[in-house]
Amino acid sequence: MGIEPGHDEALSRQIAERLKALRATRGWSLDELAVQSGVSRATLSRLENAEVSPTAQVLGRLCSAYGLTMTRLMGMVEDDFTPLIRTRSQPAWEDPSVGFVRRALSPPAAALAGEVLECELRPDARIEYPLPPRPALEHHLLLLEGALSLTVDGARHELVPGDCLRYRLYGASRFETPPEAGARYLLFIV
Amino acid sequence: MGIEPGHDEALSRQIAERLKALRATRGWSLDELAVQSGVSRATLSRLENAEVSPTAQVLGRLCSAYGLTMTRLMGMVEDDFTPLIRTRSQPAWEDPSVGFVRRALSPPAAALAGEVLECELRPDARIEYPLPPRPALEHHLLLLEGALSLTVDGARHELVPGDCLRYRLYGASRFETPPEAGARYLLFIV
DNA sequence: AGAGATTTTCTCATTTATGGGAATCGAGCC
DNA sequence: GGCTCGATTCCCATAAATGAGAAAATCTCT
Repeated sequence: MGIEPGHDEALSRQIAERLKALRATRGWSLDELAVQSGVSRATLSRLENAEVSPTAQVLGRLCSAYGLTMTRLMGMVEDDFTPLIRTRSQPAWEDPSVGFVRRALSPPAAALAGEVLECELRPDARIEYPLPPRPALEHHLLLLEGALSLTVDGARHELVPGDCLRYRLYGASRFETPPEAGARYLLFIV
Repeated sequence: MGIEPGHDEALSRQIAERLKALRATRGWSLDELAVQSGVSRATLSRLENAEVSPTAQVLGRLCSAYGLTMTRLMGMVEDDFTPLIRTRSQPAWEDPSVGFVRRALSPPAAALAGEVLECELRPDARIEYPLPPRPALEHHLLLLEGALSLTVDGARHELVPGDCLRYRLYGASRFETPPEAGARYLLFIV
């Protein structure tokens, strides 16, 4: 079980349609997109016709060309957005190894530019991100509780509750909490 | 532009780590996951070691096995990112006549698309906006405390703390609080 | 209609991912 | 040490995705 035949094709078809729509919106030709993304015309044609299943690699490149995060692309593929997200239905996930919990208060949706996350970090935690999913991603981070130290492009910032940090992400970043306090914060992403 | 070397590998590595963590969390062996997902042990091994880039098809099957949407998986992979500066010299604004206070947690800036407001509304208040400042303005409203009733384009929504309402403003909107409770909420505007 | 240019699809060779099975590694146990 | 059992990785054949260029389809003028 767990294997559901027919889903594969459905997924491919949905991805295909979405990619086609994305390109149509920008008015790009396959050739232009090929140059922008580094993926060949032929492949693009086959992807948009659901003749093959794209690798994560080429999906990543396409997202980069379209200025999308993979999350958002998948959101476009999978969901039609519901305006009201109730507390209990907000998807959460946890990474116990680093003491990290995040909930999507306002999950990505095709029609929306922004999304909202609530994150919790335990004391003495450290998370590192080598690169943003797409350059110039805009963040507004509001620290609700605890203490948080952020390093972005080499600049380090110590936050206390109530502080709101805005920035555009181009390079590496690091999240750290001191030994004596964790952190709970809201993240608005555009 | 658009093509950024190093992103491919970074993506693969992040997917690999996430898949590894997911399997570890459930305590499954490669064999078990292979049965659940319909993807071979060998492939699973290579994916978790970032030796190859998975097709959307196998990612779909893995998500199915883990009970995740692709969106969720990508959210896990891309996580959030890092921050940069700014703090809390948050200009406040008050309108006593309707019992309304708003503070700009993240004030508008030329380089940024979004802004963050914290608003407080006293009980039994009613505010009406005939038209948005600009059409298709995107709002993500997170109710922190109290109760709030919102009418957007004729659709009315009753919010309780923790709820998040997203919408694009084209027409009129109305904010109302019940007689017995005010409201405190965050507003993310794009 | 027709000629020319653009966009898309198709063909074929190459690269890459995938599956099955054998080999390797690791932890317990006698 | 040697043995067994489980899990993971390696090897090789197959299937699938990708790229470069040719063919086909589509569009735009006159």
